[in-house]
Amino acid sequence: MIDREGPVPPYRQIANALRERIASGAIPPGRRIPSLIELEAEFGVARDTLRKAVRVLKDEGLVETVTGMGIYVVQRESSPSES
Amino acid sequence: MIDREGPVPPYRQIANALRERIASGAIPPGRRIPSLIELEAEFGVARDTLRKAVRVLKDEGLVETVTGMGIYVVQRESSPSES
DNA sequence: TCACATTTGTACGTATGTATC
DNA sequence: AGATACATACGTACAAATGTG
Repeated sequence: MIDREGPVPPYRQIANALRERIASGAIPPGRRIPSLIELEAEFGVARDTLRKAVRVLKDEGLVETVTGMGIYVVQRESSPSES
Repeated sequence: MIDREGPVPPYRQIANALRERIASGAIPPGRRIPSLIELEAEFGVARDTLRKAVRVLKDEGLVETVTGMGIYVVQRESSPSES
């Protein structure tokens, strides 16, 4: 799933993959993204790498992280707790 | 130098300290910031922590990192190599 | 061309703290 | 009290880019 030969670092590949899932509606707004532990198992990378990927999406405003809860796909201007 | 008791995490304290040096002119535009290794010795924190601090300043557009060179205080719209 | 040192970039593993359920 | 989950921090390792000799 992760191409470790190419020039694109894993954390960006994962960010792209997750962004695609969000854009395609596979993970709809307000829904939670798989936890870092689940993503760790899925992509076979360290949590720090996943956190970097999440950080990218966070900077893009696509997701919001809620401590103790998870990572949520943003709706528009509402927080995940409102759903 | 770093207060590990208070609520402000070290990487933010360092970001604040570096931002202050830039704002005060202690490190003028176009100049290089001490390398991560030097900062590591100065602040007594891990490089990962320093990276987070630098990341904050980078997001604020205050500095630019150049692989193999260093971290530079941005001028306005010019690159460090033009100095 | 080549080797080397320096510096940032990326990645992994681990541990602790904090918040939520 | 316990499980889950993100935030922060440390240590380590290797890769990539740059400059020098």
